[in-house]
Amino acid sequence: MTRRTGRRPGNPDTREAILTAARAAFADRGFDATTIRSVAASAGVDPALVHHYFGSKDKLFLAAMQAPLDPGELVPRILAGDPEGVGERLVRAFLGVWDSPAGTAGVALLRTAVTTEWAARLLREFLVTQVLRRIQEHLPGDRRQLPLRGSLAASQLLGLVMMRYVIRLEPVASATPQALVAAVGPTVQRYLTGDLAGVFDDPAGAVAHR
Amino acid sequence: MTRRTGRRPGNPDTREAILTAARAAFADRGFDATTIRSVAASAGVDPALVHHYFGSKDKLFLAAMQAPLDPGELVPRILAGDPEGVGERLVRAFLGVWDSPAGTAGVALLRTAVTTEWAARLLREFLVTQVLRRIQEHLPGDRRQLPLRGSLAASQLLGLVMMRYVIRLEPVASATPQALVAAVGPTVQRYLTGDLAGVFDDPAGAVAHR
DNA sequence: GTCTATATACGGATAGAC
DNA sequence: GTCTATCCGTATATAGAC
Repeated sequence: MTRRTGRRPGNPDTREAILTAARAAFADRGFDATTIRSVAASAGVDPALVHHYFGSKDKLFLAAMQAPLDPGELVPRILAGDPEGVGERLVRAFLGVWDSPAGTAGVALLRTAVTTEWAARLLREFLVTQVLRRIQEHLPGDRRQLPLRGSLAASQLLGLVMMRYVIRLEPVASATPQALVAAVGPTVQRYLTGDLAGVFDDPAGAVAHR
Repeated sequence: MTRRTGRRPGNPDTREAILTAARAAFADRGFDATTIRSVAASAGVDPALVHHYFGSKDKLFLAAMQAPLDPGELVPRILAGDPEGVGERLVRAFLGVWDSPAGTAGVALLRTAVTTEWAARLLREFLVTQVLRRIQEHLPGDRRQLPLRGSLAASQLLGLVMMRYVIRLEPVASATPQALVAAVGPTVQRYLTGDLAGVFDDPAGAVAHR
């Protein structure tokens, strides 16, 4: 934003246009099926310009993910306050996020992570360090249970995203946020703070071994 | 299996070897990233043979999905009996299926459906006509609620599969089936037969419009 | 800073020999 | 039935002119 000395990194508008087009394309078709040519065409620039700005397709992808994917203090704000309302607040905020530019980046990362290992690692690390860890810090209860509780909640939320934004199966794909909050909120609430009878009292330790 | 008159369709063993290799490859990397050359190499045959047997890459994919993906009367058997145990029985059977050849085909279809529209349609139709519809026929309660109830249950199960077999996020990825049944069973139970307060009593109809 | 031309590589599909 | 050789399209990436 602020002017700096040294070499101009090219027209900022052009750069931003490319990033937006790339984000949309990656979200739509995933990494592999997205061609730099199509991104360039969609942004109204020459394909060579994309290389000029970002160097490679991988770097373009990472740049497109960078800005929007930053939960920052959103998660803590959701978790603070009445512990009994965490589930519904989380689902509501979650649905809101997925309808923003961050959601576009999220779909892109998800679509890519399913087929590409380095993207899967990126998604895992994002979930663990940016989301689950923050949740863990703000929840009461046995510390040792939190990883499983967190990933159970994540599994439900991930399934919701898959149904609504990726596979698009009705009627979940078109349900109102209120209906989904009422339906899924209690599930997330139970996973995070509720009574999970029979899950943790396994003889050899339910979490280990498969 | 049984001998038939007419043209021999080639060595059955070779054909089956190709299908198995293809299923594994598609499950591992999805449709696009899987090359016919690699499938052939993995099956120990010439790439041209694959074309000879299956005609095209698409037809190879469909052939690899055909056999294993057939819920048949598995679903009805799960749903029959005590309605209060449906959730746990469903999750238990579900986890069992995903560790079989059918599971390999399932992962392949899922990985592909995320990026390729015709595969997404295939997955949707499979879920609706082969799974959800059968569930609908064997459940009590308001008929009009069943589509949403079914797709909510599907969202949780899909999320579980994503976590365990695709993204592989711990500790869900390595949790024991028992622990997952205890954790997720009640969720599915509630979606299918439980009290979903606030979900269906929406003024304009919670299912429509978004 | 922007675009043309091209190097390089890969994968699906086919023709045809054996 | 099986394999060799190859056509053809497409995509990333780079070199270099303007």
